[in-house]
Amino acid sequence: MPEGHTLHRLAKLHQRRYAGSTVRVSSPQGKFAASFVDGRRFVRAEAHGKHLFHVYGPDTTVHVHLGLYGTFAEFPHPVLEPVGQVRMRLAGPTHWTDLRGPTRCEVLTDVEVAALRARLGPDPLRRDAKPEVAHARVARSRQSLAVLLLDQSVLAGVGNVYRAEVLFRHGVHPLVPGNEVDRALWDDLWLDLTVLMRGGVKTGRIDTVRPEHMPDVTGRAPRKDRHGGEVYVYRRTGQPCLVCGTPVAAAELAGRNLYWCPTCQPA
DNA sequence: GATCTATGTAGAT
DNA sequence: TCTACCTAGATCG
Repeated sequence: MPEGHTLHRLAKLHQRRYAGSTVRVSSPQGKFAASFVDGRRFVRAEAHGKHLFHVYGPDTTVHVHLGLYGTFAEFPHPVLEPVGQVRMRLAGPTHWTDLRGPTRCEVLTDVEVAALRARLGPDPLRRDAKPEVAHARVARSRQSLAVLLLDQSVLAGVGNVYRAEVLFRHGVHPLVPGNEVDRALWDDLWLDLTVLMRGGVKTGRIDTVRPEHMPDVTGRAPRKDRHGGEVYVYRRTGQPCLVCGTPVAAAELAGRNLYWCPTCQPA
């Protein structure tokens, strides 16, 4: 479920729950070296793209990447017996949280954290992000914009849902080559991503449909997709476009599903 | 209950 | 380009 907004939302939550407190950290499953941080003071939590960092002190940062499956679940005290495979359990003064199924959960030194972050492009959800850095990469690439938007070294945090939706909202065909994307279009896409993703951090869902295009949801079951919100094209293959009625198209590109409206996003 | 699918990435080929 | 990772909700029967 995680695109960048999920990780920023988790970082805010963990900051509120655990920052400044001494925490108990364990790995009921045994696959994480929890003893490096157990009993230490949780200094702060932050996110960059889809990466989450729990900072405990110099050269002691827990790096988490959820991958496709990873999830955090949080509960108020009392702490219960672990059920199933729990990679990391973190318990603070009022709440505890279990991490399951992440791609990464590891303790890194400051040099390792810096190296990891050096591989990431600017993140629309971070104040320090410079969109022109991402545009410089895009503008000199012949790869499609669809591929570039998912490349975390170009920009960090966009996933398959935001990719499909931001291209739709700007009427851009997914296969436009990067070197045909001028600065004005890039800035429009970037600004829209900051708005959409900040909304995602607030609500925990991905909502991209403008009010005037919102379908009549009365009498209809709530969306079952895990992103939870209303979207224009993501996973709406064959359903009518909310703007023009054309069936939404889908194709596989570089191993990921791509969705677009052939009419609203002409080649 | 079994099967399918996925908002992701690294590493092998 | 392919596969492994290995969770959980939706869908099928």
